Amino acid sequence: MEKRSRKEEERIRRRNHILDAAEQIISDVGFESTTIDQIAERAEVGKGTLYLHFKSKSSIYVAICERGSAMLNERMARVLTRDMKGLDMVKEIGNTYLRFVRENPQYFYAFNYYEGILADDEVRSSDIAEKCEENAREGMTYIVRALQVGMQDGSIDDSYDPNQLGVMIWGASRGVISIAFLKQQGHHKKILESADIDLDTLIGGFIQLVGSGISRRD
Amino acid sequence: MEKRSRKEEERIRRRNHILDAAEQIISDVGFESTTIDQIAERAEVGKGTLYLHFKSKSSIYVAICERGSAMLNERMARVLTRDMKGLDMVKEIGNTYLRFVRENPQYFYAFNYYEGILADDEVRSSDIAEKCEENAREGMTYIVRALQVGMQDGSIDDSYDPNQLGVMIWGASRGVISIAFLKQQGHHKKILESADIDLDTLIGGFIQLVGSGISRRD
Amino acid sequence: MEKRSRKEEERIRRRNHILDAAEQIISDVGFESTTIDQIAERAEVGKGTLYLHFKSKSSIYVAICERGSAMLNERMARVLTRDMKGLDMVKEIGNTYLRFVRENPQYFYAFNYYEGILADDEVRSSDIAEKCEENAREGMTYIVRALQVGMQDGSIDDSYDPNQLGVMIWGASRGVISIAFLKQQGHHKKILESADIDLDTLIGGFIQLVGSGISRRD
Amino acid sequence: MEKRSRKEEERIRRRNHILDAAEQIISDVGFESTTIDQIAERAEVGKGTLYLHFKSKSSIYVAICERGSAMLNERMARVLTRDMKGLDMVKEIGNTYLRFVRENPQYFYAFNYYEGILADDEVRSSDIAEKCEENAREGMTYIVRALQVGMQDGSIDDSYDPNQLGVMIWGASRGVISIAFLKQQGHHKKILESADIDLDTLIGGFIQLVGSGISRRD
DNA sequence: GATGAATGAGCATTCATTCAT
DNA sequence: AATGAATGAATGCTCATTCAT
Repeated sequence: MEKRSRKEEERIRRRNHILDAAEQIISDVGFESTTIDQIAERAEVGKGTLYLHFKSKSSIYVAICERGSAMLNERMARVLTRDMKGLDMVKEIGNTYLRFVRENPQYFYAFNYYEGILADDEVRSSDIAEKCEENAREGMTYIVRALQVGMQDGSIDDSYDPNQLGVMIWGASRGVISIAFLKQQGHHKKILESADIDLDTLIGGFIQLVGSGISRRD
Repeated sequence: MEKRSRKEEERIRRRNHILDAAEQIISDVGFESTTIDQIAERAEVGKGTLYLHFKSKSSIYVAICERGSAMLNERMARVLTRDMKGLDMVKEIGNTYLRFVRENPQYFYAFNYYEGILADDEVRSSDIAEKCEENAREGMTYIVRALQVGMQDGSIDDSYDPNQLGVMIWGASRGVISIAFLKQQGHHKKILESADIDLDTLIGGFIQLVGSGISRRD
Repeated sequence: MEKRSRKEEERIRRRNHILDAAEQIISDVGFESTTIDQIAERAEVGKGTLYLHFKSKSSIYVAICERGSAMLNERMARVLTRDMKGLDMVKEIGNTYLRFVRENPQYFYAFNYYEGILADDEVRSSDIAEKCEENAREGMTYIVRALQVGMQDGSIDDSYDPNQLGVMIWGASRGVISIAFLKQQGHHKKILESADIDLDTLIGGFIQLVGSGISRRD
Repeated sequence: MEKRSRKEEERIRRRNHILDAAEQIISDVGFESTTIDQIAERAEVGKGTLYLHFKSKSSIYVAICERGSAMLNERMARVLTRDMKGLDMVKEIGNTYLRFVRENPQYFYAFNYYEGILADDEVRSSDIAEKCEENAREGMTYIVRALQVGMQDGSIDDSYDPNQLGVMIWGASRGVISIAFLKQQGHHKKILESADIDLDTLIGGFIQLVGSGISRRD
C-alpha cells in the first residue's frame, strides 16, 4: 500500500505541476493565446505528457477553474464559522473574495473564461466540469447562508429572497472586480482614472453600498 | 463637394453593411468561431473589400463595440432630459441598459469581448478604439450626472463620491446582467435554477438593491 | 464569357497540377506515407491552396481514382468499337488493362487503396466518389458487353451469366496484375522468380487461361 | 533442460496470446487504426511487454501473417493427401482457400496489408518476414503440385507451365475473393448488386471457370 | 475600388517507441 | 522479466491577411 500511495501522490504532484505551469502561461499571455506547446515547455514536460493527465486543452482550463473554485470555497467557508452578525459575514465574504482574486488573479480570468469553454459538449459532461459546477453552487451557498444568518439575527432586511439576493451579490461582485481588474491592465483608463479609484477603495465602497442596501432599517 | 459627399456616404453605408453582417454572424456562432470568410459572404462583398474598410478582424470587433456603445449612449442621454428625481434617473438608466442588452445581446457580448482584443497594441492605439474608450467614458458620465442630480435633489445619499459610485454601479450592472445571460445559455444551471430567477426579476431586484443602498435615509 | 472560361480553365489546370504532384509523390513513397506537405511542396503551391481545391487528403486520393478510372474507361470503350469476335474483345480489353497499368502504375495503387478511403462517410457521399463509383460501373459494363457480344457471335460459352462472369474476370485480373506488381517491387521473390515469370508472360498466360475457360467448345 | 523448456513454452504461449489480441482488435477496428495501446490492453499485458516479444508494430503484423499462412498451408497440404484427380485437387484447394478466408477473414486482410509493410527494410530482413515468404512459397507449391498431378493423370491440359499456371491461379483467386469481400463491406454496390452475386456463387463460378480453362480437351 | 485565389504560420492531438524502476 | 509514464516527431487542417488582376 505504501508504494501505491507513493505512486498516486506522484501523479497528483505532476498534475498540479502542469496546472501551475498552465496558470503561469495564462497569466502572462491570456487564455486565448496560450498554446499547448507553451504549457508543456513551461512545465518542462513533453507535450504528450499533458495528454496523459488531461484529455484536451479545454479540460486543462476546466481543471484550473476547479482548483481555483475549491480554494476560494475553502476560504469562504471559514468566514461562516466566525462569530459575527450576518451582515458582517456578507461583507467579510466580499473581502475574502477580493483578497483571493488579488492574490490569485489567474483564477479570476479562469472563472470568466470558464463559460466559453463549456460550449464543447465533451468537456461539459466531464467529471471535472461537474465538480466545477458543484464548487460554484457551493460558493453561492456560502453567500446565501450568510444572508440567512443576517436575516435571522436582524442585521439584514428580510424582505428579500435570500437566494435571489445571493445571485445578485455574486454577479455584482464579479462585475465590480472585473472593472477593477480592467483598470489594473490599463483599460478604460480615462473613466477609471477620472474617478481616482484604486481596487481597495472601489471594492470597499461596493461592499458598503451592498451592505447599506441590504441592511435592515429601523 | 457634392460628389465627394456622395462617395463618402456610400463608403459609410458599405461600412455599416459589413458591420451588420458581422453582428449577425457573431449572434449565430459566437465571437470566437466567427471567420472573415463568413462575414464577407454574409455581407456579400469580397474578402479583400473587408480589408479596405477595416485594418484587421479585431478592428471589426472594435467597430462593433463603438457602434453599440454609441447607440447605448444615445438612449441613456435621453433619460437625463426627463423630469424626475435623480434616484429615479439612476434606476431608469439601469432599466434602459437592461432593455438595450435584451434587444441587442450581440453588443453585450461585444463589450465583454472587447477588453480581450485590446491586448493587441496595434488595435489599442487605433482611432476607433480611441472612440470606443470615449464612448465608455461618456456613458459613465451619464450615470454620474444622474447621481449628482440625485445628491442635489436629496434623493441620493451624498456621502458617496459620485464618480466612484458611478463606477461601482456600472461594474455591478455588467456583472448581474452577465449572470442573467449565462442563465439564458443554460450555464450554472444548478445555481440559477435553485434561485428560481428570470432576467427581469433579477435585474429588477438589483436595481431596487442599489436604489436602496444609495437612497438618502432620514 | 471569354474571361469566365479562362478562369475556369485555369482552375482545372491548377487542380490537375495538384493531382499530378500527388500522383508523383504516391508513386515515390506509397499512399500511406504521403503527406499533405509533400504534395504541396511537389506541386509548388501553399498547403492552403490544396484545400481550396480538395476538401481533405482523402478527397485528393478519390480524385486520383476518378481521373485514372476515366482514362481507363476511355481506352476500354475504344475496344468495343473494333471489328472482332467477342472473345477477342475480352482478350483485348485485358491487354488494354495491362498496358494501362504498366504505363500508369500509380493508378493501379490508387484503385487498390480506394476502398480503404471510403470508410470515411464524408468522402463516401461526395460527388467525386459518386463519379468514381460510376466509372467503376461503366468499366465493368465494357467487359460485360464484350462477353455478350461473344455469346452472341458464338465465340464465348453462353452458359455463363455475363454479369457474374464479368465480375469474376474483373476481380481475377486485378489479382493477377497485383501479383505481377508485387514482383516488380521485389516481393515474393522466391515464389515469382522460381516460376521465372515476367509481367507480360504472366498476364498473357492469364488472358489465354480465361479465354480458354470461356470459349465455346464444339 | 526441463526448466528451460518450461520457460520457452511459456514464452510462446505469451507470444501467441498477444497475437490473438492483436487479431481481435484488427478484426474490430481494421489494420490502419489499430494502436499498440489497444493490443496491449486486450492482451492484458503492459505496453512494454509487447516490445519484449516483437521489435515493432509492423513485426506484429508480419507475425500474424506468418501464423495465418502456416494455418492455411496446413489445410492445403491435407488436400494433396487425398485420392482424387489433379483437376479436382486444384478445385478443392480453391474451396479450401475460400473456407479459410471465410472463417478467418482477419488473415485475408493481413495478407493484403502485408505487402505494404515490407516497404520498411528493417522488417523486410527480419527472421519472421523470411518465414512468411517461405510460407507463401510453400503454399504456392501445393497448387503447383496439384497441377502437376493433374497434368500427369490427364485431367489438366499439360501445355501450360505448371509454375506459371500456379501463380496465375493464386493471384486470380486473391483478386476474386477480394472483390467478394468488398461486396460484404458494401463497396462497389452498384456493380456487384447488379450482378446479383454472393460469395459462394462468385467463387464457385470462378473455380469452374479456371477448371474449365485448364482441363484437358479431347 | 473590388476581388478572391494563394499563402503558410500556427494549432491541437496522436501514437510508436523508450527506459527507469 | 514486466511495466507504463514520458516523449516529441509527425500530421491534417484552419484562417487572417496579402496582392495581382
